[in-house]
Amino acid sequence: MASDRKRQIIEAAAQSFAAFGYKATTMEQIAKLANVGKGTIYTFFKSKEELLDEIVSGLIVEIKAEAELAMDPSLPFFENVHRALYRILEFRQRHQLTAKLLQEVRNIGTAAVQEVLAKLDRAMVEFIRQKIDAAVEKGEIRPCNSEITAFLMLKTYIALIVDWEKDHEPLTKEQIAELFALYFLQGLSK
Amino acid sequence: MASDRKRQIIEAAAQSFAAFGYKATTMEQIAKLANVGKGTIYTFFKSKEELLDEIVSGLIVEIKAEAELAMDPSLPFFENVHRALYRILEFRQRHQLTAKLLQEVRNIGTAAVQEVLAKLDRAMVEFIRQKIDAAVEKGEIRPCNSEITAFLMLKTYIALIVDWEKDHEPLTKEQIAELFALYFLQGLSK
DNA sequence: AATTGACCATATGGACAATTTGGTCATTTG
DNA sequence: CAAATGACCAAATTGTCCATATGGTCAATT
Repeated sequence: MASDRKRQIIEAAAQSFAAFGYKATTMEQIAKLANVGKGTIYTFFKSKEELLDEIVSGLIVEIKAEAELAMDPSLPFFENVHRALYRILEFRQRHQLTAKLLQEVRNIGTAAVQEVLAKLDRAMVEFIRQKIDAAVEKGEIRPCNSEITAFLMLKTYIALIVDWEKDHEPLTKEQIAELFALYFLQGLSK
Repeated sequence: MASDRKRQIIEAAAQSFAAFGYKATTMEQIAKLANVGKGTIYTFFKSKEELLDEIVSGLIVEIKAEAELAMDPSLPFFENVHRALYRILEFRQRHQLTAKLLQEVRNIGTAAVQEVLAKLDRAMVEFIRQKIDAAVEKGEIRPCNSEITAFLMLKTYIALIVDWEKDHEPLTKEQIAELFALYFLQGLSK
């Protein structure tokens, strides 16, 4: 089946990207791992970049699903956004593929990887933005520029989880939730 | 006079670092520009790194002074912090030396420059932290972890001024002040 | 005592060859 | 005949010298 071969290729590529990074993975490696000829890859993907892009698109869906799962409709908006953001950042750092891609950008700054991670971040901002819009609609929070707010929320979580650890002891999940509430909640809630 | 020679060297080095970057500047260049022998530099500075470090230390003093100047004791705390942070970020981006060093870190990631810019950021956080502590003392704002708060404020300004422009139209100074007030002020004020 | 530039070990960069790699396509295969 | 393939190619990357440049030292000089 054709779509089965495509899945094999995506699986093999994702596995190799996660283990060796994007640049260090060759199309021949992927072909071998997927048990297909190298040419076959190019019947499904225009280029190596497009293959990476499709993998990351799948990752975005996966992360959104994880974030959605972390939320609970019966809880207040801010608790849910906290859970979603924390889960997203957790995924970003712990998942082999994203962790490797982040490392690759830091260490060698591969352009294609930079692009794809920027896309991932934009998707996360958009995800949060929709939650904010819904909450505004429901009157749970004060109206605001939802895109800037979502953008700042993600930046804040990256700062608290990734950047803060460079010079200090890591903050616990609870501390982060408190800080998030202190700044954003009390700044937004009616 | 000895301190005069030292000043000459610092001046020459700062000028050359700003024009060509840290890595692309040679000690011989600096010596020529300062009208001293290369050996003389090493009677004042242990190494090229230490020379850079001392220049940046001076820069920190200069930026703090600028930030202080931007503030006005008769204005409310948050307006002053906004002015200080905005001025700091403005300096960081417009001043030749800092701009060149930031570019160098982005493009080639020179380790010594990375260190020195991290030190600059830490100094700015510390500067803001003291302002926050003073405001807490005076009862102008609610007590909080001043270091984390200062850290997040700086990160927020960098996000709004530097990162936001990568994908969007720049925000005006007034818009940034409003956003800052929306999140931080209303989250902190009694 | 302060200053200096010749000097040294090492790092850097350029030139060139060898190898690797992303991508193509004529051929094969089921 | 449509899908799959791997030999093949141009371009990029890597490896290897070697010449040069550079950070730092120190004996000679001022």
